Amino acid sequence: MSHMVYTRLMAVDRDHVLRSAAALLTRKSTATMDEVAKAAGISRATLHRQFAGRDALVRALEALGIAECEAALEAARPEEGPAADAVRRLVAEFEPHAPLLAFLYTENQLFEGEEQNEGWTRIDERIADLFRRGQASGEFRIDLTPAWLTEALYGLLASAAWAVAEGRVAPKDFTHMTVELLLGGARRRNDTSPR
Amino acid sequence: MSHMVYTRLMAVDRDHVLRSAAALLTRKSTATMDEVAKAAGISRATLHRQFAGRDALVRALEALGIAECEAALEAARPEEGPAADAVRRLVAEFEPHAPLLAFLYTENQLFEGEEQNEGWTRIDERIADLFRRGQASGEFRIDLTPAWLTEALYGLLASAAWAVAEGRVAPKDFTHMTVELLLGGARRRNDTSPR
DNA sequence: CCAGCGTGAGACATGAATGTCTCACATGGT
DNA sequence: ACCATGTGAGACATTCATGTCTCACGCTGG
Repeated sequence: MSHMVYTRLMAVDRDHVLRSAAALLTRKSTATMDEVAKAAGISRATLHRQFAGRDALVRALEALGIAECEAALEAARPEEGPAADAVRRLVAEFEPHAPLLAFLYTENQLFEGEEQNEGWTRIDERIADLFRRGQASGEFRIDLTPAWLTEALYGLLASAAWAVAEGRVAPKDFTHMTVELLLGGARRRNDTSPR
Repeated sequence: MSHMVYTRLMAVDRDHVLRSAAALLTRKSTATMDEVAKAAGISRATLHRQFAGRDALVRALEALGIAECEAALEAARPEEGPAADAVRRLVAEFEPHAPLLAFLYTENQLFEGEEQNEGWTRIDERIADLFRRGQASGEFRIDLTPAWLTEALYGLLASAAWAVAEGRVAPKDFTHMTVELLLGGARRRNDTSPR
């Protein structure tokens, strides 16, 4: 059956193309279809066969980002244990996908008129729920809204991804810097809470 | 002397155009020169007379952003008093310029090959110095590098600007949300430090 | 061995944004 | 009233990314 083989090969290629595109577009968000193709090691024609156009490519990247975020959320088990630990797990799970998220985060500003993909709304909601849970349990302060904490999480992930990309932060410090600032802030703590 | 009048008028118009462009490009970073012109209430021809091209416009916006940041730094007196208070003043001074900064922050990712304007380096350094001072005085924790705290400040300002623009955060909460997260983090504090 | 299929390379048309230019109009100063 | 200057409107050529198409090559399976 050549059909099975066809499908499987296409899936592999498609994934590889998407990841190359994500890596490139994160660095240069205005990259040409031709550049994207070259970055993926294929011709513009083939790229265009798999993704009808630039728009379709970005949509596919968005879908990939949503899927990865949902997988990360699944793996982080945000409902389990202390909320602070859940946030740590979440950031750790998000870290590998931070460059793609950084790209999508800024690209989304560009979807102006249209309503954003409902996938993001679900993800936002789950993250906000985590912060809400932490507030309800008394772990987190209540003067910062869950929506803002969610937004700040995205912003810090993007900032960290760029800072790492430009060599201003060591890659190994990514998770620590992000999660500690998000949870603890810059001020020195007087208490001796663990970790 | 018509020459004096000419110069003064141009300066006023130029400033107005820049601010309109900043407002528009913050929302839609791919806006056309024609859209920019319409947003400023002038024709494309006049816009093109004041700024040689799109590139020159962005450069001018960058210069404006740098000037405003330096003015904000000046007004915030980052070397005076407790570092935490200085950070509060700094964020408060930055707030009005946050949309423009958000635009430039993402646009800078796009200056790929070229070295960034030295103005930013100076500003970065002054902000990093503030965090360094806070660490030296024992106010701030030392496991987060000044470079990262500076980067995070930009990221949070941009996130807050977008969150406000999309109605996810109330405008009046901008400063509080940003500065509190940056300084104090999400975790509830056990100590009773002021404010 | 050959038939089918995906691919790369390139030609080509299209559309959009840009940069340049001209001309008519209004305003402001002399 | 006259002249100069800045402006708006629009025509125009140019550039560039895009989308579409064709064709030859190489592989793989029958």
